[in-house]
Amino acid sequence: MSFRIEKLRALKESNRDPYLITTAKQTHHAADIAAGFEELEGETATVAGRLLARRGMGKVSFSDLLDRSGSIQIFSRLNNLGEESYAAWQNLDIGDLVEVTGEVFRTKTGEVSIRNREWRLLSKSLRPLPEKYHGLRDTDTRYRKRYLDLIVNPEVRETFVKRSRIISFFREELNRRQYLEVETPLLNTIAGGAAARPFVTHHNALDIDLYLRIAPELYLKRLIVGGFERVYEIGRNFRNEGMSNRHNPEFTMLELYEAYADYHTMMDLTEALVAGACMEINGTYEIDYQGTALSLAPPWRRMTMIEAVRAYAGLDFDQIKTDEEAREAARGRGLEEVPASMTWGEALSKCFEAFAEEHLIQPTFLIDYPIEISPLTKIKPGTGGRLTERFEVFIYGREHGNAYTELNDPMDQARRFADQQRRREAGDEEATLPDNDFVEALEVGMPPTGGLGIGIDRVVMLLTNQPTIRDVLLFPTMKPVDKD
RNA sequence: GAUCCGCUAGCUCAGCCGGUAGAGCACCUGACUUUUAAUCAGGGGGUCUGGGGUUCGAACCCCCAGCGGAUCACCA
Repeated sequence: MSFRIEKLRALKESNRDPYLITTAKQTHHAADIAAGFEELEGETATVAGRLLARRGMGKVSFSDLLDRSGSIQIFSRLNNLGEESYAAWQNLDIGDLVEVTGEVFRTKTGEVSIRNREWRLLSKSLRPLPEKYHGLRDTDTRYRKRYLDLIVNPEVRETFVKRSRIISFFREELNRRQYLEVETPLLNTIAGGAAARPFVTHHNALDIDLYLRIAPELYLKRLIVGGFERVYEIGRNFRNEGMSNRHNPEFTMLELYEAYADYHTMMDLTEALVAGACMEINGTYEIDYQGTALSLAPPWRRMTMIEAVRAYAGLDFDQIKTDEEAREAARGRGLEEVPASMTWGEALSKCFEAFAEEHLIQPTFLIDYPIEISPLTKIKPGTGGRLTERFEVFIYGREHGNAYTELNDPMDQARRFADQQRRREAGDEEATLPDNDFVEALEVGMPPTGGLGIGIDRVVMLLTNQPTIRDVLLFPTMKPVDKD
């Protein structure tokens, strides 16, 4: 590093301070030149980017220049540049940012290259980059210094380009379907719409605590009451819970609501969005995720929670009638921690999580959830009020989305909130908080509505074959390092 | 929050039974006018994550702490 600072000092003293340069020219990008070589051969092109490698041979040298599209070889020759310019070129460091102009040609060995006729140093790199061959492996450094990871590991760049394309695809598809993109508050006075512990912050002027939202649900449904009919929001949710390879404290959700629709509509839409995004970036519905072959070709399997528990836990909740029978069955099957207060629906849900969830490898809509864990969902007719019209999408044993036929009965909603409040008082910190203004909105009248939430980070993991959520977040949450 | 594993040069990694620090890339010097992990010759570079302990002697053994990773729990 000291050599580089010395070089910078020399540049400044000779009036060639690279940091004074404000713009540069890019007539082409590396990938375009490679792709359009037939038409571009012999043409003059100007590229700009970072010097990544140099293979010097005395009076001739080869360098790789990286721009946003990829890298291209620069061929520099003493005869073409002259003594002074060539010597200065040889004096550059790996990592420096340069602009190069010259003809497009192919070298002896067939590498598409630019013959360096004229160049400028655009910015100096004072720190050495990680090794070119092995790249940067250390996960700690990769996440904390993502810029290095992006420079040195091309597959990381690709993943984040794909992430952007997936989100664009969702937007385009929803806009095409006449959905309106909206923004709702991140700072909430009541953290509602999901079962999770919130982050707390404080507003000084109002002198009140505010919560970072755990879900936009209750605001988006107010907009359905307001008459927008189709709304969506892509944004961050914050949940003050554990971290894992599938969990980051802030994560990105696509949440959408469609009036005059139900959860069947939402299943079709889920398939269209996720399978569509897969086709968009992978060109196929057949993917490999961490060694497992998955087919995202619609239609996906649809199975009720009761069916799943019957199939994978061997317990038939259609035949189990009372809470007591359900607890006995769950205990008999080996479920740990079955409190005496556990209800039929809780037992069903716990049995699903414990015995069935991990088996849902191929895309599956798991439908009809117990009412106790679905306080914002409409009851499914003919189930004695025990089940609701809710589904979650499972792929590779992981939840990727959650949808309901939305509860629009204000009286029922008030009762559900009251029930959640009792659970909270009984010690369930994650029970949904009551929101009386939301109930008032329902009293104004909400049309029958279908709603859907898709965990974008997990979809990106799936479609880009990344094993951990940190690999699809540019800056995952990290503990600070004490530098002293 | 629990358990296990890891942390050695800028990067990727060796380091045997506890005996005084290594390689490749990168960097510096030199050679080389078509290389692509260029090649060849020479050179510089370390608070072995931090603190404590055991020992004649610690990168290595023990304890505490930090950060990361995996699994589990909570959850999406």
